[in-house]
Amino acid sequence: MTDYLAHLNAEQREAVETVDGPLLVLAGAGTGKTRVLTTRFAHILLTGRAYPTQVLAVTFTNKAAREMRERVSTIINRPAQGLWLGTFHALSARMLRRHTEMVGLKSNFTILDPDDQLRLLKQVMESERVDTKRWVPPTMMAVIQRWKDRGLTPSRVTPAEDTDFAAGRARELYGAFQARLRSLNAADFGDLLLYMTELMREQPDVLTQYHRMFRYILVDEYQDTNLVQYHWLRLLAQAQKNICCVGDDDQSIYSWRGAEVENILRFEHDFPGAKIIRLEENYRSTAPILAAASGLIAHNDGRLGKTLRPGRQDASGECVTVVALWDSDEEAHMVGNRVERLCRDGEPLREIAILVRAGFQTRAFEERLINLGIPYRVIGGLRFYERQEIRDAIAYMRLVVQSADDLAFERIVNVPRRGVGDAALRAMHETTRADGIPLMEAAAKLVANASLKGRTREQLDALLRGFARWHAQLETDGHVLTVATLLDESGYTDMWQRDKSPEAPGRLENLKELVRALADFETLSGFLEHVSLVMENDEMAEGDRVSLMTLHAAKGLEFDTVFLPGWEEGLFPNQRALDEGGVKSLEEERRLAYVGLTRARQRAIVSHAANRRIYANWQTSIPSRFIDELPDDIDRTGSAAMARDTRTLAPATFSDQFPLVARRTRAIAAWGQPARLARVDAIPIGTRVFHEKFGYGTVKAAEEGRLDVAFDKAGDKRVLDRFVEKA
DNA sequence: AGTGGGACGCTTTTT
DNA sequence: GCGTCCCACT
Repeated sequence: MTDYLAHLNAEQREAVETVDGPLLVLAGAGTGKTRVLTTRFAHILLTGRAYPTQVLAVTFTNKAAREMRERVSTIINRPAQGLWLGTFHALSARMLRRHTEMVGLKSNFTILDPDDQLRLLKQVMESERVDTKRWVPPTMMAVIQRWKDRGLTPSRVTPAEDTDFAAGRARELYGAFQARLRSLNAADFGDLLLYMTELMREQPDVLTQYHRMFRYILVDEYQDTNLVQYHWLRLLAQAQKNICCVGDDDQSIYSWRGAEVENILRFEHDFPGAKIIRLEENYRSTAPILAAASGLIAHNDGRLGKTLRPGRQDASGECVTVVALWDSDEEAHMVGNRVERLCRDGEPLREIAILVRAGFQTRAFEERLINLGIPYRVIGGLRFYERQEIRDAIAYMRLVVQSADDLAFERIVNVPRRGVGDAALRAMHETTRADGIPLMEAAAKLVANASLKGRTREQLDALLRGFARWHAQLETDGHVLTVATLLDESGYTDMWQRDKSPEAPGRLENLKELVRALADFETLSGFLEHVSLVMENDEMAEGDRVSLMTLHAAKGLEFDTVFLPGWEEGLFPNQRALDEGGVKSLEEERRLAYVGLTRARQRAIVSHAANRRIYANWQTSIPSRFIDELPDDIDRTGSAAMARDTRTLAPATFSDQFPLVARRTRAIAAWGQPARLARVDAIPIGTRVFHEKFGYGTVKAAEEGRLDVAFDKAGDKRVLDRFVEKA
């Protein structure tokens, strides 16, 4: 029978077959948690316990949701359609659309992205006469978000919860912000969960409706849930109690954005008699990597206690390596060289990852990889839907669907330039306030009564007529053609065509891609909903490239080879985290290190540098305490060599001797790179060169490894000589 | 209305 | 060291 159960181990199988009643699966890294979840889902369907629409499956990311959908449909051998499978936010939005009037919204409400959200809050703060210099909107936003994470509506925030932010007016501002969101018929991400949870709490019949709907609930990455998500789940599960949560307390790395590991402990309390199954057999990494990871995480207190056992047949393998370097440049060299060697030995680049603590660290490696001609991708940079041109285009679309979208109007009213400046905008806002009409109508009024003059008036008039036209066209020609027309007629594509900057062609290409993506949706509103909920990160796709990303972004991924640079006190564990959260944060940093190590299948290379350039100046640091915490069977040959080197060459205290450090750095760099120095002289003035970022240009001056180049497209720039090649 | 220069500040981030 | 933001200049 049931051959989908055949390739599970005993624990996994138990987790799949324990279908009724509350179940908590504590799944260590690489122990097959996704397999358990998907097989369990399929098992519920195949044994006829529920129809596909009666299972609620929740993930944190769209990617995880997509993977789960694919794997479930593979097992049940048909397309998995009509499932309630998605992220907390997507599922909540879908539910909320059915009850909008109960929370004071219309069914076509807009979901704001973080950018609009912040702009709106800033406006609210300004109109409430808060000094936004002294009290910066992002901080206020964070306060509000933490409240929303905890399921606190403005009326539920008690005076005791108020912070001293904005002179004790934070609650009041939160209330004003929520009111403003409602008046714009908009919700932010936090609201999707907050409103839905509030509804289920306050409206028993709504809750009952969902109790009848969902027989089984599955939750992925349970350690990442925040309080409002926890309440959301508990409300939905309290009737049938068939809830299965899968998580790993050792991989909880998102407490700073409201996740509460305590939810795992609370689970047993709230669902008495809950069964707990531990998955400890790791099929991903070699024994030495597991030993290193386990040894490290053992330094954390208050764990639920899991020990990873090697489950692989070929579990013996290379030691985890620790390499000590003089400075960050040397570290980048070391990583680059090793990547090159691995590549020569036939390791695919897609199986190599460089995982850093903070985004700014990627740059050094990027430069090195460019220099070596090794293809790479940075994961988690700007996402497609966060790009300026895409956001502008989306603002236009939002206005075609809903002309009352003031935030969208503000964004594009002067993009491209239409002579609408501060004065004109202020006039519109006044009319908006006085007449209680949206900005677009206010603009129409000011055009009609000739309050606006000259070219501004003409161009604005053209824009408004445009919107009327496109709105009508949507009915007749469909959304794809309408958007294409809109982008042309509004002058938007033209704006980029006339733009001479090197990014412009890429932006036009992105716009084309956007129009292409539209075709995958039946309606424009459907597309817009998708866009706001699925800020897709498609850099993961295609190409044999080295991956560069933060440790946070690496969770859930795995690679043969993992480089873990920058293990220094202050950087990792991060000083700011330590300052803010003390021991709790230290433990979270340690879990981050654990996540990093457990991404590796075959080999992990940890490194640290004695000197690092952070922003403008050099900083000296000592190796991370996490290195000391690794168990003994680690290859530290690099460290020993470095210790000797440091003793003989470094000054007793080099923190305040920048010149000396700098000289030494150059010496090492030169020693490691003789070919590079030779090339400095090989680029005379007048040479045609090519630069990865700026394209072709002519050298105008050269000194000390730097070139002044007049680029054809990017203009005059000063660049490092090693980033150009002769054209 | 649009631009250019100086001040600032800088961990992680999904939806 | 670099990008962002705001203000002052044109």
